[in-house]
Amino acid sequence: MTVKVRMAPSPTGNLHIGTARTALFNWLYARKTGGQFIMRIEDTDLERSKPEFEADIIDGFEWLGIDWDNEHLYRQTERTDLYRAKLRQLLDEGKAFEKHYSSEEKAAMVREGRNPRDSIIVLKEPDEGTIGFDDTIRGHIEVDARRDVGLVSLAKDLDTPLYNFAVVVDDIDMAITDVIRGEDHISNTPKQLLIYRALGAPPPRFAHLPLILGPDRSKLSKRHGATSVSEYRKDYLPEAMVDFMAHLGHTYPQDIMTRDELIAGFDLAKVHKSGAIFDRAKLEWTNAQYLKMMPSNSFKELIGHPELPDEAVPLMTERLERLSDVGNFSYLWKDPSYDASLLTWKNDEPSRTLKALSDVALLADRAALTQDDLDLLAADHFDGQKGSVYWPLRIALSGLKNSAGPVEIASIIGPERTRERITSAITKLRT
RNA sequence: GGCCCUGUCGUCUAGUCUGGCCUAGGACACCGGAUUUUCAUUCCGGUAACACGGGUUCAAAUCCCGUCGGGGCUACCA
Repeated sequence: MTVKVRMAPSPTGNLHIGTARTALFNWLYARKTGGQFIMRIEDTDLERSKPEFEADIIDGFEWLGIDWDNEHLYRQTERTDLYRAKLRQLLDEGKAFEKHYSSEEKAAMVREGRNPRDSIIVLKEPDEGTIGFDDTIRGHIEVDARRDVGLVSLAKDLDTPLYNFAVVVDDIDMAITDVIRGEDHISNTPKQLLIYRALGAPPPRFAHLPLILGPDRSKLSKRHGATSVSEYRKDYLPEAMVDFMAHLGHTYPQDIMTRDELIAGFDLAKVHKSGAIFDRAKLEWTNAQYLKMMPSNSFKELIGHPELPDEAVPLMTERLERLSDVGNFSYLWKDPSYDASLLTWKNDEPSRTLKALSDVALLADRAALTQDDLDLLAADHFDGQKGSVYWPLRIALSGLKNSAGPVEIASIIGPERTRERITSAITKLRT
């Protein structure tokens, strides 16, 4: 039987890192096995579901390069006929019934700030016994059907199905073979198994992924900082994001791997059982690796400076971890502003700085600046102190204490702007 | 509280099923060094872990039992 998996996000928030990682594992599994990957929006919670969240989720998956095989996105709100029919069937067969609330129970709902209602459709409880399943990742899991599972709520009424029920009906209808989801769903599984049983359908295989954790080892959430994929887009490359997430809870032979390698090496047997902390430092390192590998044109396009020469690219990428820091290299396309006092190296006299800059200006008038010429200048007139020559030039060209080499910068911005910036530095020094 | 999942360096992990090759390997981070006009890159080197206690065995990170720790779930959310 060919594999068919699904991702079922609910549009009650932006695309969460944890959701993205679950989707990635499903996707990797489908691509590896030559199966299908289905995307289904679980919007049964009418009050919290929002179109803008759905848009953010779809957008995020596209950015990550996680594509699905169903042409039309499934939405549970568009499938209520199916749920109603199945609900009727269960009711008719006596496998489910309408539970009416007492006035005390309704009063309790009001106290808890919920909307009170008269009744709810629930599954008939099993008489006794255990209910279990073989988790692909964790092995056999079994609980007491009566004591531990509790009442299984199916729907608020015929037209408003609840999560556990809608999921099962859909997974049966779509012939899902493997349900790969977060560990937080383990306790839902017995409930869903009971629903499969009531509906007379064989359950799929289940695989529960370890959770992505915050630094304190609790489930990654807002209080740990940015949790939505959209917040990472300004800083990280999608390839880096995918590579990093694929390594959280899965063993791969290397840190940096292409998407095809990630697919080829994916194996549910290599998925771990315990949670993994989302380590920002490792993500940044991963991103830096991808930045260095990026083709020059793509990089220039990405940062919005296609006019830059190719040699400017490695100068930036070997110093960049977060994309949003690209502004640190604005001196490559914009004259810097800085304080004149910065121009003088260590304990040099300002007059020495002035002489250095003047001598370099003479050099720059004749030809493009080279390391050899500057070294020679330092050797002949500055006691071999390269800093006396290079430092003022660096500041003049970049305005920064830490920058790429002055000669490299000069080559990138060209002789004209180099001369202008040196002249401007000399002027600053004199006033 | 109850039920369930889980436990190797600070972090991601190899090794655990099939005990010996493990004086526990790699990567990130961190620290030190080399290169050097600054930063960075690169290259070398270093600190650092089998949660604990029993058992089984010639031999245990690996098998068994217990303890402790961490997490998830406990909705008329998903």
